[in-house]
Amino acid sequence: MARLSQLFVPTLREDPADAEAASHKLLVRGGYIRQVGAGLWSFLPLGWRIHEKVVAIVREEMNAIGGQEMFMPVVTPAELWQATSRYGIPEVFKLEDRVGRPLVLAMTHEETVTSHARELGSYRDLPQILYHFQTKGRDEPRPRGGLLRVREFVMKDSYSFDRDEEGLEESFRAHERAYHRIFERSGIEFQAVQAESGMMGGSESVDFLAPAGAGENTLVTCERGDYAADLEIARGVPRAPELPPRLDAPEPVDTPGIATIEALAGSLGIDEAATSKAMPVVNGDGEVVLALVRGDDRLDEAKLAAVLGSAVRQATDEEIRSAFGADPGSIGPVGFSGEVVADETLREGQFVAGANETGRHLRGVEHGRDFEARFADLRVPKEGDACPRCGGALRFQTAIEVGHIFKLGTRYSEPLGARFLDADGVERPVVMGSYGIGPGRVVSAAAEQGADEQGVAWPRSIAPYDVEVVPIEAAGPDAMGIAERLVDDLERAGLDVLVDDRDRRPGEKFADADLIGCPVRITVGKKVLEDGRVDVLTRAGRSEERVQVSDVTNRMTEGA
RNA sequence: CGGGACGUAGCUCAGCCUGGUCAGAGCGCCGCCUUUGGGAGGCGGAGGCCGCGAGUUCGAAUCUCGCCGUCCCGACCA
Repeated sequence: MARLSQLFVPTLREDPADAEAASHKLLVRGGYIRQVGAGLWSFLPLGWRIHEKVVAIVREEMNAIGGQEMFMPVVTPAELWQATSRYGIPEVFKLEDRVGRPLVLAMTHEETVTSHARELGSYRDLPQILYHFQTKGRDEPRPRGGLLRVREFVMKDSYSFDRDEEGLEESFRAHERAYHRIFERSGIEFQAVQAESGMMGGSESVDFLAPAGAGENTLVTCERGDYAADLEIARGVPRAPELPPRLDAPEPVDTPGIATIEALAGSLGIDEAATSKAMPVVNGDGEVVLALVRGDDRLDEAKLAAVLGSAVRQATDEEIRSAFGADPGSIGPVGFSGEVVADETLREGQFVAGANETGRHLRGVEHGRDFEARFADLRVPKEGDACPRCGGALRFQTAIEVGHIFKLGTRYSEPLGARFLDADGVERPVVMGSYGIGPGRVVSAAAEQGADEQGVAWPRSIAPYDVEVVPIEAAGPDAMGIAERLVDDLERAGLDVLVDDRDRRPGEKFADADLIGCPVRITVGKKVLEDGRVDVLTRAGRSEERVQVSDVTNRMTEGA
């Protein structure tokens, strides 16, 4: 039993000034976490209890699929990171020891674990699943939202080692199933989606996204439930444009001073979707490339970069004038000598485009007749798009990435020389997967999803305590005796009990109980002396009922 | 890295524009009293390098410059 009078739970009456996200505000107000620096947070005792409850769930499920827990250091020799060409990643924290030897603070542990995997010399040693809970350091350019994006955090990272792709597939699916169980048990709403592999490399990855009021990802789902993806790779079917009558040849139209699609469509009295938007960029070779998307769409620069095979930057006004001979608001594909990459939406139909003459546009521009282009998916899906599978409406939700699993293949085993001898005597690189969960992200997702005006209603499985008992001392010693016996009873039933034994007024205790957010609050006041009942409040939904003291423990345990 | 905002007591903020009884409030904290089912009230008290450093001035929380820090948007991102 924990006595609130003896715990370090510094609750705050007001929202912290620098917090925006609900989870950020409430986690600070509730005395769960405190900031140390940008993206650097301490978990206070209450917050750490929640964190460790998540950790316990993760550990159980990892062990259940044969994972072996181990522990690898944060400080890592730079050579390992140089070997895999990840030393140059800007987010890597770098440091030197006293003799100037370069080191990194690991942001993940592929390099280290793969170096150990060199001892897996035979196919007989495979498969293996190794994991640990360890601090990751990431020098993020912009930490934000409390625990949402931080520069140091604990991660459960596991690594699978298999003989071949089939083995990897099995390890990958085992993790996928384990992750589903973990997030279900943690009591958060989530969705598994196909995702980008980003800097991890590898062939396939699945993201676990928890919809929330704040987050870094956007979850795109079909209202009919047959499609879910991260916005980064999502595809939507845009509405059909209202095209004006077809023209036999492009027709110039004066558009002085018009530089935006909105103004263009407005002045011509046409649908924005019947215009094209020209986005000149400069590719890795320094050439100006024209990216074209429909007027009502946004260009996804990552998709464009993938198509072009190099990073791109926006062209400067000078570059635009010299390449197109016109100001940025009036450029288009017709007559442009460089490469044109156009979104699929522009393949059919006629659109308005810049005339490459300042203050002038062309109506009726048509691919094939008036210009040539390479077509690709370049647009950012948006509200109003239809599901690519069934045509249903797509939903867009802000979400927190709570887990991510990757098929790595031999991305790390090759450069680090983790090879084994197969049954046929041939040496092969170990086939790997890596799988991460940020318990702190699970905490913030649960906080976002359980937040209300008063605090956070935690899921029972990760709540800091199962039940908080609030004795109202003014009710007198007899009532307090009943409260004490009730607490003993609850404890004997195996429940984690928090008692607010502070010498405070009831209102303050209630407010803090809401903030602390135990799933159940039991108030023992003078009314218990009249009818032997206490008030049992279910934090989520705030339903309160009067229950016989003798029934409380049964009530608490039967649902668990 | 680009744009914006902010930095004064433990927390939330006022004061700055217009330099001079300007070191302030509320909450929190300590003591006493009173009160006790939704953050009560009274009296007394402790608590500040006004982010740091230069400069201007007789005089700087206030004006100028530089630096540092934090947050938000964007870029970026296992």
